[in-house]
Amino acid sequence: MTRSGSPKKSELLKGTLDMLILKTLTVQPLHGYAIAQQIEELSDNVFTVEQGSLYPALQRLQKSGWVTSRWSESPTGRRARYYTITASGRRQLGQEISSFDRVLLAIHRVMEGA
Amino acid sequence: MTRSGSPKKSELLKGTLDMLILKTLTVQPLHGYAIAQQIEELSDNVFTVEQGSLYPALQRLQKSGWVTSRWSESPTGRRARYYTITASGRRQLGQEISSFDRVLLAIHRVMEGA
DNA sequence: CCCGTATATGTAGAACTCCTACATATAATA
DNA sequence: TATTATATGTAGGAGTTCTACATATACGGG
Repeated sequence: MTRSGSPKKSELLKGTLDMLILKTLTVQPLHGYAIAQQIEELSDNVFTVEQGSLYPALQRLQKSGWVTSRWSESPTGRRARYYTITASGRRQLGQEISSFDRVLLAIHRVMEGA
Repeated sequence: MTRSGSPKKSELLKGTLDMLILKTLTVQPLHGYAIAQQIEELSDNVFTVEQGSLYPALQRLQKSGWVTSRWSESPTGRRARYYTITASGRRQLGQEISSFDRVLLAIHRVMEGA
């Protein structure tokens, strides 16, 4: 995850990071660093999830009760905080997806001059 | 455009307002109030373009050289500032659309777990 | 063995966009 | 006459993201 010299990636669409994190956690519990990797890889490296965005986001999600966390050990043997999505988090994810789709459709209509 | 009593509309996707305004202006020059109406109507009232978002955005766009403005008279006979998109603004719009599409595709890939 | 890179978490502060709320003014309508 | 719609604008706060920094360990190459 060294930043230096890597080509400039596009910014996250503001407001979508929480949705991407929650979605990533629906598959399995993951620690923060792995979540970031997942999102970067799945997005084909369009996104970079910066630490300064990631950890505050995870704190936000936990504070809202959408994820829980526990210290554990990563596959590489280092300490890592694993996050698990809650039932409430899954509901929230569903709502965020609906809202996102709705907004996307609206943007599309404006952009098509429909 | 009275806010009181109207049903809650969803927020704009942060960062997309400039694109929507520029797109609206590709058809014809419009004054701010009309731009807001256009976006609201075209979006099927999904969006509300607040004055506190609209006018700073227009100032931003003008400062960047993507629109120009002149005082004129609206169809209702009131003074209004008409905005015209510039060649530079059209190029910017093209770039914003490309970037938006790229980000959207990336989000889609993450959400599909592709 | 040492050094750089990857792994891993976190904070501080600035930038940016958006929202709420306010202020002002005129034309049209009830 | 009073309210609503039209029309522009500012001030201040909220929220998310980014840059930059701080810390620490594991691993691989030289």
